[in-house]
Amino acid sequence: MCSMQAGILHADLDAFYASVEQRDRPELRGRAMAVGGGVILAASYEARAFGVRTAMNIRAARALCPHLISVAPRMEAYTEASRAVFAIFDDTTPLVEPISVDEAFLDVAGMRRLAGPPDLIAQHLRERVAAEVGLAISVGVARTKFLAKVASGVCKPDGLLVVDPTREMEFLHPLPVQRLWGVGAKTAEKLRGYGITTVGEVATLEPGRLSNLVGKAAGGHLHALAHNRDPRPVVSGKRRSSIGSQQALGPKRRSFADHEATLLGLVDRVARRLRAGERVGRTVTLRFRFGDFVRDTRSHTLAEATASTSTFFDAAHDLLVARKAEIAGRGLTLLGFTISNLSSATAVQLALTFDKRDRPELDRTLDSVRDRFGSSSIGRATLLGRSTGLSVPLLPDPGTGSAVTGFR
DNA sequence: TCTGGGGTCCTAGGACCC
DNA sequence: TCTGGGGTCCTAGGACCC
Repeated sequence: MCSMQAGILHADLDAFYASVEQRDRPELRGRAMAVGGGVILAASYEARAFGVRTAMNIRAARALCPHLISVAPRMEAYTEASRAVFAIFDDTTPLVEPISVDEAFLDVAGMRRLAGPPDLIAQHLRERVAAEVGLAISVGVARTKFLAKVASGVCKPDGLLVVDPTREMEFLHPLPVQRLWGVGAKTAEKLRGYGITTVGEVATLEPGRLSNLVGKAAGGHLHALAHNRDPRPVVSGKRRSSIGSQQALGPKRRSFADHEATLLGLVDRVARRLRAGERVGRTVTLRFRFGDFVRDTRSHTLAEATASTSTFFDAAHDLLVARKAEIAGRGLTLLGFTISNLSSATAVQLALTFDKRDRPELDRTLDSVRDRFGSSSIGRATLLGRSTGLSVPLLPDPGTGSAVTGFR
């Protein structure tokens, strides 16, 4: 078997929230409808035909589509549907990389003997999701993650598109630049200024020139994607790296005490989710959006990771108080709280410092650590600087979770 | 299009360390 | 005492995605 095989699937549920509502409420089927209160979270394809889009305010949406039906979101129903679909993904291949609630990459290259070629696996996946969960899912199949994602986007809704590895450029190059991952409104506008509107045109640019236009990393990235160079593997078992919550406050002026109460609610929500996931975090970020809709952030990193509501609140409150006068002057229309720098709640970091001549003592110490926490506990050992010491972060048994400090 | 809520990744300067 | 190279962490901000 040659290596030029299309073995990566990108599976993406169509108009996810809206489709769940149409599934559960037959009277909504075939109708222009949307999920959301003040703002559209998801629009059915019937509504999209009128120009209704995600993030559009409901009044603007009604101006485009007067008979639009809007329904309140039911997050539990979407979470449940997502779980059911991911169970089918996991049943399809062990290599599943979630991207969001409604999409994932699946590597099925190694499943040929068991389950057949990728296009057949993709078709079975679509049939199972339709039959068992009652939702339409589009699947792109290609040799790289990037191209699989482009393919699923192009074949929506309820489509299946396999990109033949011998005809990749034929497929890719006529597409608009916005299809490239990382090209949004700003970058597309910038490129348009230089007469570049298609992926093919990006591909002909020198990498150096592209980097001058959009920045070093983005330039290299775009150049690679335009040539379908995307070596990233499908990685399962990834964990979230930040958790946050935010609240829009509307145009009404509020007292500082109101903002403090809002903050407490946000911190409590995030800290609960953190504890439920058995995780701790160190960096507290406050997100502001002022009366003029200008956004800003302030962050603070704690000395130690925690999941304590009061510790988070104290740190976040300091950041809020520091901007009290500014908030009073400009008004605040959104407050957000995010905790990042996450680690497992049971992780223990143990720093060992040894004289480089005393290797036997180091080995004895590592043995005792293995005895106490198990051989899988030592995650990584790195030489520091000019071989002056060793730093050994470890993960003990999830059961013990005890912190070991001052070990020497 | 008068503006949600959840995330990710990258850049760049400064502090600090060896 | 001065200077340089190499590295990490922190903070702020920008762009992007679903």
